[in-house]
Amino acid sequence: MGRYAQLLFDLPLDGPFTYAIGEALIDSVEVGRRVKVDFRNRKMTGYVIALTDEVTGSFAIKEIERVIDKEPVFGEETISLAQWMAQFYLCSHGQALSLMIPTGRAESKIPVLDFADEVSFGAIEQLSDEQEAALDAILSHREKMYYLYGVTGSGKSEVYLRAAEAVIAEGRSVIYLVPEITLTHQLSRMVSARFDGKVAILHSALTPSQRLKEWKKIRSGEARLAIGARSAIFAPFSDLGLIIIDEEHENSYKSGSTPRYHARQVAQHRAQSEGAMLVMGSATPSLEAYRLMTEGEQIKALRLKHRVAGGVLPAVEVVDMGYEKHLVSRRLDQAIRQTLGRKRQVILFLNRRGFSYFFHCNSCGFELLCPHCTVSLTYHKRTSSMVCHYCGYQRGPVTVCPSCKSVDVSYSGFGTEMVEQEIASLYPDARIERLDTDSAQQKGHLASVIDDFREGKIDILLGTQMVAKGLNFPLVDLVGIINADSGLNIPDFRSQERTFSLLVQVSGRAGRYSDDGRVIIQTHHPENPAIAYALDGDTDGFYESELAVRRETRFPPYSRLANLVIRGRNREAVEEATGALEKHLAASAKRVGVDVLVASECPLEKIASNWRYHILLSSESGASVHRLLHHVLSHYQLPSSLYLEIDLDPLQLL
DNA sequence: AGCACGCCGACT
DNA sequence: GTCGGCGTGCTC
Repeated sequence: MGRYAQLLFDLPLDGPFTYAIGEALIDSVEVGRRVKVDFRNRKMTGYVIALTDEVTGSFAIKEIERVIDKEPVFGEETISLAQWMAQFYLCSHGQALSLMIPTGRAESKIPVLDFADEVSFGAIEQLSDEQEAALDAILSHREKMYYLYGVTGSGKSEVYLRAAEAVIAEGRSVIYLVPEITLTHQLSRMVSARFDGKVAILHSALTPSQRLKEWKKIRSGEARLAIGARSAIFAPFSDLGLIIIDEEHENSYKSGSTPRYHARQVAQHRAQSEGAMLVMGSATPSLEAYRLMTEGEQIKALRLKHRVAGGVLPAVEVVDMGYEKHLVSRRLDQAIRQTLGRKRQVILFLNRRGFSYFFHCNSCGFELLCPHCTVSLTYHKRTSSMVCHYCGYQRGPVTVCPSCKSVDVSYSGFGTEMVEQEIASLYPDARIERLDTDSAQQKGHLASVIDDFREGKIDILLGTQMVAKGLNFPLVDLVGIINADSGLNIPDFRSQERTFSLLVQVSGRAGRYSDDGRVIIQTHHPENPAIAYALDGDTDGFYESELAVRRETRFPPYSRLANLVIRGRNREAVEEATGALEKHLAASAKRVGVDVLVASECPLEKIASNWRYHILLSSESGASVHRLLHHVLSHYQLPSSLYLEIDLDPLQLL
């Protein structure tokens, strides 16, 4: 055995490809190591997934040029997990495998995170009765999946950590998934302190070689707990006992590029096949999880209704902006002044970054679109230019309508940058900072703003989603949501769910350690269910009403969707291929119980000069969707100038 | 995916 | 007459 190696590549090709092992490398090529080879005149990294003595077929076999790893970086379990992913998400085996393997090479000497000057987290927290009950339930191992469904501040993390300690004490390992932003600070410090050297931290800012080093700690068994964002679900433990998914509803658990996997689905698969427990949690579960908790036996719900620090939930108020003239309503203005007067802090939340206005002609209705995408250009004050957020196209601002030459033009909409300017003039004595993906570009800015805010050196923190997620600031009494409607205009069956979740999550930032928490939601649609239920703090009420809508309209979680996006430079070719693919799908769809809901241009029909069409499939059974897709894709070959992307259980349909 | 090969329009 | 556009096919 072993004169030939079967290799996979990070390419959308099914493979595997056979390469010969020269005399000199016969001892160093083995399953799980990466090698360098010539593949169609290109130097490529190949993953060795098998060794053979024979070759079948007739092609000119090339030799492996070099071996990258001194020891294997993946094993048989990873190969079969990738196999499962490839068939589940309809990507190649090599693409799936390459996700699971770090790209690093040289050994890194730089420590991953330096906690040398950290204060100790020695103080043992007393668990509340609710936390105690939840922990007992989890440690009873009676169920395979648990869900900590509890308000912000109810102490979910402490329960996760205790459960992790218990599982590690039994000699098994733990994966702890968190949404990207939280990771950097509080939690990873606490976890490192508590689990000492047995932790691997898979941080987005790691260099490839640092990542490889952490990976090796996991494979060798030196690390017993791996904490990280989405891709940490692939942590190669051989004795996995527990997977924790914090903030389960977060969209960042789903990958935005092929293969578009969801860490929760991969977690369910791993937990099942490796006999591990799965513990998830959130104050606002995804509707998928909520349904499984309430309608079936699949997930055991563990409720946490009280805040551990004792603070009561904040008082939530809604302001109807239909009666207001300014960006900041009279009520919010008054609340900000009161809060600042008491030397407490304010968070202002806005769902749109930049100083973004959209150009609009009042004479002919002309809107300024990107020439490469069907998207409005937004005005950025700092660069004094009109920018496309999809492809980066830029042009100078306009003062005259390019279409009818009218000077009766205006810009509408607003972003964080503009609100910042307004706030600064309203509260000249307040110390104000802005936090969004633009301002977080500068390295260290994010961390320093967060630290300064926590220490009370900033009075008003203004930001986008970033400020809504998992950050705890003890001195915040007031949260103001500048425009709760921004997510509601998006034509998407999840817009209610997203808006509700966001409002509840942002509200949770107020008054975590006091009884004076106050939340003010500014909206033009106070009667909208997402806003009305958030106002009442009636989470179950929202879920029940939204589930009823989904059941009625047969949308997830009462159906499974697949979105196929066909794209290419030539519009006619894309349109024609979409029609042909639809015909193939429709031919078998009925028989297996799948509906073709849509086959048309995408809502954003052109991005970066690529025309985009999509076909949306729906079925009550996920297995049917799979069966149909596998069948049709093996019988229909798309013209090779076009590209097909498959999104299973899509989160958005743009 | 990437890249080479192959067939039709405007250019020194 | 060529340079180069992108549609097509293949990769051990």
